[in-house]
Amino acid sequence: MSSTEFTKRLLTYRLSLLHLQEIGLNDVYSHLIAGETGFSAALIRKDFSRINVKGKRRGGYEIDVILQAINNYFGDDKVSKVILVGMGNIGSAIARYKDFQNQKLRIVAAFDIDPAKQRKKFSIPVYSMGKCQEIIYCYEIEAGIIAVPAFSAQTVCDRLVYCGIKGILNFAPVNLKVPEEVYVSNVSLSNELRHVIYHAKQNK
Amino acid sequence: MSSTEFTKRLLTYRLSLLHLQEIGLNDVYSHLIAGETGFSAALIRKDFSRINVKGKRRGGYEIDVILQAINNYFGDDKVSKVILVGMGNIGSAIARYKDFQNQKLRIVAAFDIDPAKQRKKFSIPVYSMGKCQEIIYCYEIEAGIIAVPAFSAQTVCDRLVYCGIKGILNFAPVNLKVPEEVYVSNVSLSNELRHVIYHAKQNK
DNA sequence: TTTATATTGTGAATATTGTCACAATAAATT
DNA sequence: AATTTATTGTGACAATATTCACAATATAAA
Repeated sequence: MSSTEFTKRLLTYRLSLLHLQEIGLNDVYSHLIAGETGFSAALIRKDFSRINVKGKRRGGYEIDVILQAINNYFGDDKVSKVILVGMGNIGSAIARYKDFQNQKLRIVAAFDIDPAKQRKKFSIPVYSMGKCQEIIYCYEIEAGIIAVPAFSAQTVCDRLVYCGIKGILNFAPVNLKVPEEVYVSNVSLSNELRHVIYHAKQNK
Repeated sequence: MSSTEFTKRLLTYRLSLLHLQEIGLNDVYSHLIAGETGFSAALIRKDFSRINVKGKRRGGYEIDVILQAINNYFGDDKVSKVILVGMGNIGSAIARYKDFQNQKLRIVAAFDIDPAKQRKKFSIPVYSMGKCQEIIYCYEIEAGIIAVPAFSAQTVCDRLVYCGIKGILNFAPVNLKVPEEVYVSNVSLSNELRHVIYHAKQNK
């Protein structure tokens, strides 16, 4: 199993490389990416080597080649389809999030227990949880986003797992419990913020 | 400098412990927390030892004591004050986010270039960026949240840093560049989701 | 009271991750 | 063409993080 840090670094590189490409660059040196991302140049070269990206000695790397290899590592140029559960405060913001479209990430359906939410016009259809299994099967969904209140998050999670979901991005402030074969990423906004505040205090 | 993983684990423990406390427990064993969080029992004990939490041999740990020590590590029972820049899609969801209040995290002011946003009624005041320095000084703010579009994120960031902010939680899909003494946590929703999808595919 | 059992706390062993240093080499310069 | 220079690619090394194993010890049971 490849380390989570490595995978995250690849996504960080990608973000920087897309930016550099946008401002007109075609090639980069490991030191430049180091400056952009904060990782060391040697580590970056090792990472590139790991995904079989070859540079030219003294010539640097072609941005296109790296981006291609990173996309390849993540297994797709295809659009990835996910579902979203919970169209409250956070959920509806995620539903409207623009960057997903650029990134070939598509939320194909959302779910909410509130019938009013189901009638309301969002850019994606909102169903009751009853439809969840059907949709997951039809669209062959592998990953879901949970944005429901803390008290119902585990129940929703269990249901998604039962329907065959293998990856969950969880915004509820709860540590979800799942079987081993399911991957959960808990994004606790409070924890992230606490973490930042902690470091801010250290650096004063 | 203490590792970021260690700090994150502490916050994960806290989330689980609060939950366990809510369902009526007073004491816990390291193995129980292991089951809740997915970290190994030995690691948990080492972590507790590191923040000077003592258990009773064969008796487990008192939840209260652990929580107190974790709060203490993060340096506060006081309310932590932060600012928020950008009241668009993501920004306004963050402004409304309930969990911050429970967690003694308070967004004291928000900023947006759009005058319409400034007039609109949110539960927190929304100012133009012009007010930013003044507010940061008055409230002695150390950390800020950036939720502006990618193209303006670095500019906003530079301004916050200039005003003395030492910690930034960034939701814009950009790797922000900051001086060494400033801590940035980049939360890219797209990257988080990609990461989950990647693991979901692995686990199929 | 004695024995069995479960749990903490931690030093030692192991595994993982990242850095360093430099040979290989391509490009640029003289 | 020869020399200098800048960069990659990677093996050896260092640092860090995690697990293992078990002594210490408190509780429960017999």
